[in-house]
Amino acid sequence: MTQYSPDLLFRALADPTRRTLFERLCLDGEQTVGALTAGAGISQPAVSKHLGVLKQAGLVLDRHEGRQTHYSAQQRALAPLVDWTGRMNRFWEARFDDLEDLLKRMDQ
Amino acid sequence: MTQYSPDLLFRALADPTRRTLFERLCLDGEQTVGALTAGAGISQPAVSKHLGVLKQAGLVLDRHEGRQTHYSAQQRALAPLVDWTGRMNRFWEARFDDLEDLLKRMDQ
DNA sequence: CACATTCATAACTCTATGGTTATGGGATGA
DNA sequence: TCATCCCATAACCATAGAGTTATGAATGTG
Repeated sequence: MTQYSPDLLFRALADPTRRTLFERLCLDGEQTVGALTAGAGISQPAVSKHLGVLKQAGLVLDRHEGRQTHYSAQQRALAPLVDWTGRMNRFWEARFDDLEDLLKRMDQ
Repeated sequence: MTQYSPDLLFRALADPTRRTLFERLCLDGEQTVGALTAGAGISQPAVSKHLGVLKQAGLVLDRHEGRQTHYSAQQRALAPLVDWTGRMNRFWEARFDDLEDLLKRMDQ
């Protein structure tokens, strides 16, 4: 059962290794665990665990084909993160707008 | 010396307590450590440490006034985070465009 | 069937970190 | 001056988590 909270997303993406894995999947598309392990600089079980965390956060999908597992990025999962940053900036804009309004009213 | 890497940002925002502090500063504006401690559910030193991490990531600014320190959100610091998510989505769009091109060419 | 390959899980270690209490330093007020 | 207040730092503890090796389950291959 995958959740899609900002908390899980931030925590999943906080680790640089995991972020790199996710980036590779975004840039180069679907890949097997073996391919991801090559060049990751860590053991295969470590990669599997990271992929598990990413999957739990909804950031990747896995597809089983024979004895290998293909992982792919689920970029839509970034939506809550974009929303969150948007909310934080909206308030900045809102306060900026308020300031503008204030200045306009003072100008009259 | 504050840095503005995505890594520091993700790590700083991965902790829910820190994220809540940052949100409060975004929503309610500048506040003292005492005000932030009230309602945080943790001790004052813990809040100070969190604020230190946020400051290190460039997410907040501090202003000393008498014996109290006022913290405020620096929303601009979220830019690298927005860029990063944008890059991840751009590649999705790019591949989507490629697919569209392919379909158009197949249609001819 | 026997063996190899691919991945996931288990069990464990070690470090990073989020929390605490104790303390100190600078500013304020009596 | 002396006591108080606000905050930061130090020292410490406990847990989370990122890595490891060992192993097993499932699949492919001789």
